[in-house]
Amino acid sequence: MGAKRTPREAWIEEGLRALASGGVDAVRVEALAKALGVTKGGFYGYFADRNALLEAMLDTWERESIDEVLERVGHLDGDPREKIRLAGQLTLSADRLLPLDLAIRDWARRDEVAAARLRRVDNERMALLREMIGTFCDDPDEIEARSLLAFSLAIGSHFLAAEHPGHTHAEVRAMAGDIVLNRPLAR
Amino acid sequence: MGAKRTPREAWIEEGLRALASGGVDAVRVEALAKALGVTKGGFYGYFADRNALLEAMLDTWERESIDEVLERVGHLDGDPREKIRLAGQLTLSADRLLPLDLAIRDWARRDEVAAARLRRVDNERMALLREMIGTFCDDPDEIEARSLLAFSLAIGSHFLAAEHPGHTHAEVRAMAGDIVLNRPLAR
DNA sequence: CACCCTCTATACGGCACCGTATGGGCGGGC
DNA sequence: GCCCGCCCATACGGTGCCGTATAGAGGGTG
Repeated sequence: MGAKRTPREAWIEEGLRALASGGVDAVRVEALAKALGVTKGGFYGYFADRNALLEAMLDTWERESIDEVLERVGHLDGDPREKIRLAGQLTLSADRLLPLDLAIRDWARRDEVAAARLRRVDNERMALLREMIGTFCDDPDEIEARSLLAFSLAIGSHFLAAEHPGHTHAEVRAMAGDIVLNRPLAR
Repeated sequence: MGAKRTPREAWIEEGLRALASGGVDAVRVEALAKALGVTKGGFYGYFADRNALLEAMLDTWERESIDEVLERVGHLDGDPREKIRLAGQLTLSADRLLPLDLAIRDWARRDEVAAARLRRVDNERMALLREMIGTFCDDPDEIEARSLLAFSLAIGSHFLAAEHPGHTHAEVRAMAGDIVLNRPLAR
């Protein structure tokens, strides 16, 4: 077997890069080839068509998003809130995964295949949030609501353009996270 | 002046429809023409190019999003929380404006022109949220954090795919909204 | 070293779209 | 009823992309 000059993984990598920076419509075979410094000649040896690449990209993203993060977080024995923050940072602060995540969310709004993958990943993350929040909160409904709030904050704040006079966006985000994850409600 | 068969507004309307359902990349002159039942012949009489249409679409959206909603909400004298809910429903539950809003948010991630418009609109909405929340909350930092939480929940929950065993998404959203807008924190 | 197998370059037909040019058609003003 | 101006259909060149076909280059393998 000859050495693979531009292995299958390179196409997926480059595809994910294009997806992250330009959305799913920016994932174009010829554009990826140019970015890789080759032509599309070898592409169709790995993938039946552009759609096959998109599915392979979803496969890779799902594996990276779920397995690696859960694996790294699961083996820790720290403060649950710290684990949540770590998980959030791994999935959403990583320069690589965050833009990818946001792009896939928009993609999923119009594509049922992408939506199904996102559903699996989000369910995993939501389960993690429930578990963590459940360690310091008893009411199941409140756990669910707080989990949704934490998740919405993590994702939604990247889709907002509003400014905060006197604060940075990160500061306000931190305060909001503090309310959701640390502050009990008055009864 | 001859009767306008396909007035400028019709192109903008159709453009916004395409944007809402397919993202900014789906706004294509020839596709809009087909949707309108004409050819693109008359388009370039109204707009210099596709970019001019996109800017006009942003103009229309900004006016509709800010003016109409604020006008309708501003003249009410009800419970502040009710006003927030009404404003949210007008902007985000409307079948017309919600998909448009989400599509523009994704667009703004990659286009500075769209981002500037979104910033203006979001700042208006954020100001509304601050004002409303300020009527039952004193700490300025908490007002800011709660406003961000409410906004993130309104937007972010539409980008999440997670499921809630035993509850509908709307139910959990309502519970989360209740926490942000109604429940004081323990001190 | 020669063979083979894999990846790559090149070329092709097809399609969708952009922006421009041009002529016809249809309604309103007189 | 005639003219005029706006709107639209049609056609064109150019570009970017898809998917296919074919042949060449280059490294592993015997």
